[in-house]
Amino acid sequence: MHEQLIKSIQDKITLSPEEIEKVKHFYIPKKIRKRQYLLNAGDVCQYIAFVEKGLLRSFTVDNDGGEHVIQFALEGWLIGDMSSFLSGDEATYNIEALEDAELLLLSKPSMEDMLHTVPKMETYFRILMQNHIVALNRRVISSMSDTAEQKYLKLMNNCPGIVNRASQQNIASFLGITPETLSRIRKQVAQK
Amino acid sequence: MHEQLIKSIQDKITLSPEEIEKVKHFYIPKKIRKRQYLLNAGDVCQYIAFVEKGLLRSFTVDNDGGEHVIQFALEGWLIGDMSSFLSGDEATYNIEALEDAELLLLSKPSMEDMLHTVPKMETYFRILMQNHIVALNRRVISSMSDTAEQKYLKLMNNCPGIVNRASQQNIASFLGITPETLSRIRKQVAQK
DNA sequence: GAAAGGAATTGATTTAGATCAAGAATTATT
DNA sequence: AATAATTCTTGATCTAAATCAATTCCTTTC
Repeated sequence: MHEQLIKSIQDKITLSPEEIEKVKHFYIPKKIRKRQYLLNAGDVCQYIAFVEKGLLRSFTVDNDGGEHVIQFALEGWLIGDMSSFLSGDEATYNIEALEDAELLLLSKPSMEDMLHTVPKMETYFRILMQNHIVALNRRVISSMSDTAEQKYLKLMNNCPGIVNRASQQNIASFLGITPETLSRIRKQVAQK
Repeated sequence: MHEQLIKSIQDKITLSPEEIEKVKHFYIPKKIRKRQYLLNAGDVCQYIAFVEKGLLRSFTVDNDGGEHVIQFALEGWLIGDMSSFLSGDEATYNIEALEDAELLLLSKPSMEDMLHTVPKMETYFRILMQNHIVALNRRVISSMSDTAEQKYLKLMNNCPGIVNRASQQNIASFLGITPETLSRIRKQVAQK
C-alpha cells in the first residue's frame, strides 16, 4: 500500500527502516472511485493526497462556467490545494478522481507531527515544493510561447501516462486549447 | 535600509525587537545600477535578493533568442532563481535591474543560520513560497483563458507600480503578448 | 544641444486557433 | 443487447493577436 510513497521519499532523501515505518503511520489510506470528489472548491483542504494508484485532476470553474484543469496526479504524485491546506483558507480548486484511486492522506496536524518526529522529511517537502515551482514556471513560459502542437508534444514527452489515460477534453483544458484543436493536432502528429 | 524588509516580515509573523535585530544581520546590503545583472543564467544563484528600492526583472532567453520575462520585483518583493538557490544547480534565469536598486542579499548559509536562530522565519518563508505558488497558478490560468486586454487590466489592478515603471516591451513579454498589441490595448483602455 | 539608437505608435496583412455545427465512435445505463 | 449519453472527429467560418513595415517620439551619449 505504501510502495509509491516510499519510492518517492527514497528518491530524494535517505531514511532508516525505522524512520520509514514512522512516516507510514502518519498517512491515512483511502480509496475513492472514479468521478468522486476529494475536495470541493469553497471547503478547506484538510488533506494533501499522495497517489498510490489511479489518476486525479484538480480544476477551477470560472465565472462563465468554464473548467480549467490545473494539475493531473497519477501514481507517485501529490495533489491538493496547497494554499488552502497550509493556510486554512477556502480552497479555490476542486479535486476529482478520473480513475478509481488509492490515496495516502496527510492531514496538517499529522504533517506537523511527522516533520517533528522525522525532521529529514522537511527536506523531502522542500524538494517537492521547489520542483513544483520550477514546473509552474515552465508551464507559464510554455503557455505563452509554445504553439498548441509544441505544448502537446512536451506533455507527451514529460508525462506520457497522462496523455494515455486522461480524456482529450481534460488534456485540452490542461494545455489551454480547445478539444477540437487537440483532436486535429493528434491527427497530424500520428501521420508523421 | 531595512524598512521594507521589516514591513514584509511583520506583515506575516510577529518578532520581538531583538529578533528583528538578529534577522537584519543575516542580510547583506547591496546597491546595483540600472542595466546591471544580479544573476546570469548558467551561474549558480548564490543569493536571493529582497528589494528595498528599485525595480528588477528575471527572464529567460529561448533557443530563438526570444526573451521571456518571468517576474518583476519592486520594493518589498523577493527575487532570485529559487530552484538554483535551493538546489545549487545552474540558474535558468537572468536577473537584471531595470532601475537603480538597493537590495538585501541572503546567502544560503545565512538563510540556514537565520532559520536556526529565529525559527519563526520558517513561517515567513513558507508563506512567501505559498503565495508564490498561488500567484503562479493564477498566472497559468490567466495566460490560458484571458484575452490580452484582460491580462493587461489584471496586471494594472494587481501591480500598478509595475505598469507605471516597466517598459512596455517588458510588460508585453511578461504578459505573453507583442509590444504592438500592448500599445493598441493601452490606447483603447485610455479612451474609455 | 545635435545626432544616434531605442521605444512606442499606427497601419496593412496574415495566421493559429476558436467557434459553430453536424456526424461518427466510444462508453454507460437499463 | 439496445438505447442513451458522452466523447471524439471533421469541416466551414471567424477572429484575436502576430507579423511585417514605416513613422514618430523619447532617451542617451558625445
